[in-house]
Amino acid sequence: MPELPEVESVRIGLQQWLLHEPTRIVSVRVLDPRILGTTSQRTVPSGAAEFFSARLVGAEPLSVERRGKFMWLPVRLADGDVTSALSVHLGMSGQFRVHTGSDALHPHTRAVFDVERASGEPFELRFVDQRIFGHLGVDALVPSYGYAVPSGAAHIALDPLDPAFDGEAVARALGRKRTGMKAALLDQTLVSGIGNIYADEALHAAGVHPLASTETTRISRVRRVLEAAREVMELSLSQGGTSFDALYVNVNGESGYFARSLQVYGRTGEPCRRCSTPIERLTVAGRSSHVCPRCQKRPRSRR
DNA sequence: ATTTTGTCCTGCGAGC
DNA sequence: TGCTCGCAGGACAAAA
Repeated sequence: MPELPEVESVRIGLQQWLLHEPTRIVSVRVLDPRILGTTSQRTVPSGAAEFFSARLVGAEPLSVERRGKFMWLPVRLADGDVTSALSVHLGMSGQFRVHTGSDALHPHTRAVFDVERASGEPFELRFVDQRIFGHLGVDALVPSYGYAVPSGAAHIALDPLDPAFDGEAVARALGRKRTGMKAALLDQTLVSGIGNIYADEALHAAGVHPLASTETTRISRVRRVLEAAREVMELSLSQGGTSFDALYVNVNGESGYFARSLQVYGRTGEPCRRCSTPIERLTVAGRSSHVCPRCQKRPRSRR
């Protein structure tokens, strides 16, 4: 389940492969057009795959950017246009792999980019995604929070690792919501990059219950939750590292995953690492949530 | 208008 | 053994 740290690892991996020297996309094959659809519209119009491929043929990646879990590659299209980007969302199970043409195709491969480079052999960048919650697209770049981002991500808030992230302003915005703390953290329009795992981890680190009301939680605690989110994601980044090998641009599940440092997520029944109380599981915002009942007191006014 | 719920997907493991 | 069922979850449309 890629969240911000995993996506950042993939971003760095793509940088190494695509920007270390000039590269060009010489052909694109969409094996499953559903990867071009949106989360709620997986049936794409016929011709979408051809359109997507045609736009990217001859494109040169200029950089690899990220905001929260959204990633994109500004490109110079074949006609010289530099106002578009290849948009990428890894969804639940998306990953990039680097191959040569003779390598067997993984059955979950959804798209293949044939990449030519200034020196060295060409390679294939394959987007593999078992569950097809991921997304690929070409979008116009538009302004958002002072950055140029693909139109599909313009509504996504800055993430806690962004230099321009304003924790104080975000904490105040959270306080104006009428929901639970965890639901608010998962809302990518307030603060981005936090998914189910890091929401649980940040709340535990800050001693805040997932159902705590955003209205009544003191702003100092809200700030602490945001700070904890930033810390746990930075820790994951430093641990997960960028040890991609020749095959994986980077992983999002198997090796190098950051599970070993988790304090509460997936630890139902196991002792809290801080106080030894068994971790409990509950459902919040339709997602499994993990709390230490002692470190995270349940709010009186639950939501 | 804001908040909550359901849906998209696939594979896996539990239960019968 | 082989089937069904529930679960996992990011993002967003639909419902409340």
